Amino acid sequence: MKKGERRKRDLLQIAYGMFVSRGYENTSVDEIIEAAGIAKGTYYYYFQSKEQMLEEVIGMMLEAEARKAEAVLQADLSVPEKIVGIIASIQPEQQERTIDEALHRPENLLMHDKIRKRLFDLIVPILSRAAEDGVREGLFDCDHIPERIRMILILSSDLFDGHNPYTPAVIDVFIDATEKVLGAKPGTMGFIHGLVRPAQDVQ
Amino acid sequence: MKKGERRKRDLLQIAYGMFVSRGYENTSVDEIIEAAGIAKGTYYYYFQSKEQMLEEVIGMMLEAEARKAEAVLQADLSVPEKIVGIIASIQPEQQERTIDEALHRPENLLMHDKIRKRLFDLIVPILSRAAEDGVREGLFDCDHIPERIRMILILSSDLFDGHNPYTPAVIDVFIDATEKVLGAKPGTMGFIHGLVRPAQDVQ
DNA sequence: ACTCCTTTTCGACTGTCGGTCGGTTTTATT
DNA sequence: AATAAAACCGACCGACAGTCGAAAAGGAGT
Repeated sequence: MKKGERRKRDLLQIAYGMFVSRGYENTSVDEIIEAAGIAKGTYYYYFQSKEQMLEEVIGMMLEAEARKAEAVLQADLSVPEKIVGIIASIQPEQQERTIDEALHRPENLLMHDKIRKRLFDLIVPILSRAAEDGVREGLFDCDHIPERIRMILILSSDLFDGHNPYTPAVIDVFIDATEKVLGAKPGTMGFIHGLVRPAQDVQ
Repeated sequence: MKKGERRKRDLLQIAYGMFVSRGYENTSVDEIIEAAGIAKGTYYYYFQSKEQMLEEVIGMMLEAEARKAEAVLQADLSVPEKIVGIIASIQPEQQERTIDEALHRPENLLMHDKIRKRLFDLIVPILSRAAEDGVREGLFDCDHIPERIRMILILSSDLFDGHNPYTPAVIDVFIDATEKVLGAKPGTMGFIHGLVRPAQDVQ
């Protein structure tokens, strides 16, 4: 009863590492089972397919993301800070740069897309709660909050996805759009400037 | 000199049809060469790889898109109508529903993504020209036009991508966001309501 | 210890796919 | 007719996801 659970968890852990470092498409089942020291049949005893395994790996990752987001929500921060903090928490982080790079390599589109979709469904309600607080406090003035939050998420994930380096103009416009979409006073989101990594380390 | 050109064009045409109807990943090189009545070696005489062929197929598609967009730009329409017209022209069209459905099937992520990226780079400058006219006419009031146009494109392609049916609230918010991002007076883009297919044919 | 059943493990095998290669035929050139 | 270049051929290859029948391993009951 216990043996199986543990093996499955180990396999997911191993696969997670390999997917993230070498990419999903570039990691073969053969490589996974070799790293795990098991036979092909054993792998397919635990997973119906490679893609189904990916779903479970993603599920693991999202749990961690949700925990981080909830933590930010409970923290002692202003509403705009909470919102930006949560968005930042799901963006590529400095220490996880390799993960993010792997995620945006073309051969990882499937994984990236799956994560994105599920992450949005997870994060939109959380962020919406924060935004509703903002409306109550008079900081924001808008209806259809989840839809607006979703748009901001779409923009941030697309603009800051790591392979098209964002210019100061992009950041300015993003801040402006965020404020206007939420019906905030100009400057409310200006503090983003200080968070964003300074320009792009041109070279 | 002519023979090769023609064959290559035929192959691209055949592949285009198959990629669009059955998906890129689901179309094997063997199927393409069988449909074309040629041998494997001949195929690889014309294309370095299956993916490189996809690039060329996409190039073909984009030429058509660019022509459509330019036509709208020259048409006798108001600036907002031009902008919306161009955006609509690159969205799934009623008669091409199958194409769009194919494009959004998960197995076509690669194709979809490549098209999207290249389409944006193609369309942003065209739309920006229209938007600049709008600023000159006093309809819009904003800086960083290409960046703003790009955001609107990102939103429209994500919100109206065919598999998450858009609700009236989404449309309202999109119109609102578009007006605000471009610095237009409320109502300027309201006519979009009349263009969007009525709600979602629920069933 | 022995049977019986379930859970877990094994690895050879299959079918598909993208891509290669050496060689042949066609076409244009002189 | 000779020759070079362009176009074409299909058997073959390695990589890959996934299958399957059978063999261990692990109890539970006797």
